[in-house]
Amino acid sequence: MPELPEVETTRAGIAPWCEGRRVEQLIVRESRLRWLVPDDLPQHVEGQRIESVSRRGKYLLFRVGAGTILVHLGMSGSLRVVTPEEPPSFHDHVDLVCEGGHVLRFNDPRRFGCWLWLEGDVSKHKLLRNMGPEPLSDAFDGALLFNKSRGRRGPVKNFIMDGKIVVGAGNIYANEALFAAGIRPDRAAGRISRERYDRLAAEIRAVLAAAITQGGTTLRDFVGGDGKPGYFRQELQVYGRGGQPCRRCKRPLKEVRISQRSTVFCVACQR
DNA sequence: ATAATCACCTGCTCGC
DNA sequence: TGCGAGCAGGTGATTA
Repeated sequence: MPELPEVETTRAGIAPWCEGRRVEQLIVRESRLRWLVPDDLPQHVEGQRIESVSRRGKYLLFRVGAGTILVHLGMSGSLRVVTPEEPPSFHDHVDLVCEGGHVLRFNDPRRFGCWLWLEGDVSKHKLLRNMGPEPLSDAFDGALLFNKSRGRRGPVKNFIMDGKIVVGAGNIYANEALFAAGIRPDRAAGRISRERYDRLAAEIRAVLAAAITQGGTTLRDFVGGDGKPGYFRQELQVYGRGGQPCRRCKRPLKEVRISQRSTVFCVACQR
C-alpha cells in the first residue's frame, strides 16, 4: 500500500502523539507478520522513552531504550493513533500503548509488514545498509541516476523502483514520475541521456513532495496517523487510468505489465 | 552484477 | 448466488 509519501504522512501524523513519551505496553496480537515479531520486543521497549520517530525509505524507526523498533507497512499496513477505549478490530496486530492515553495501532490484513528490534548502528543493519539515497535529499540527482544506469538493459521503471538505486518510489509514483518526465517506462535504463535523467530525478522529487503535501494517495484503505485518507489520488495522471484519455494529449493511455506490475503511460507524450 | 520470477497473505472484483 | 482467476500500494530470496 504505502510508498514513501504514505509512510512520511504516517510518520508526521503519529510523531506528535508518541515522541518523548514512555511506552506503557506493547501488545502483539498476531506475531506472524512478514517476519515473526520477536518475543522479547515488549521487554525491550516497555517502560522506555520514545526518543524519536524517523523514516528511512519506507521504513519507520522508533528510537526507544537501548535500540530501535523497525516498522514496515508492507502492502496493506497502516499505523494510526487511537484511544485505549477503542476496541481492536480485525487485523489490528500490534498496539504500542503510550503514556498519556494514546495508542499506536498497527493494522495489516496481508501481514507483509514487520516489527523488528534492532540494536547498534541501525544503518548497518542488513535491511538498511544497501539502500539508495533519500529522493528528497541532496544525494539524489540526475547524475546519480545516469551513473548507476550505465550498462543496464532493464526497463527504467524497474530501475527507479529499485531501492538500491533510490528509495521511496513504488508502483504509483514510478508511473507518475515517468509520465511527468516524458519517458517511456519500458525504455532501457542504460540508454537514457544525462539530460533526461536530470529531468526524471526532478520529477521523482516533485511528485513525491506533492504527494506528501496532499497526505499521500488513498486507493482503497490507506489512512494516515490521524485516520484520514490521502488526497493525492485526484492528482494522479496515469496510475489506474489505463484506457482513459491522457490529460495532456487526450489519446488513450496504454496499460501494460512490466515485471508483473501494472504500468500505464502515454505512447505520444512518453518516448 | 543484473534481471526476472517467486514467495509471503488477505480481500476484492470480474467473468462464467 | 457461487466459485475460481487474477489483481492489489512491497521487497527479500531465489533462480538464470
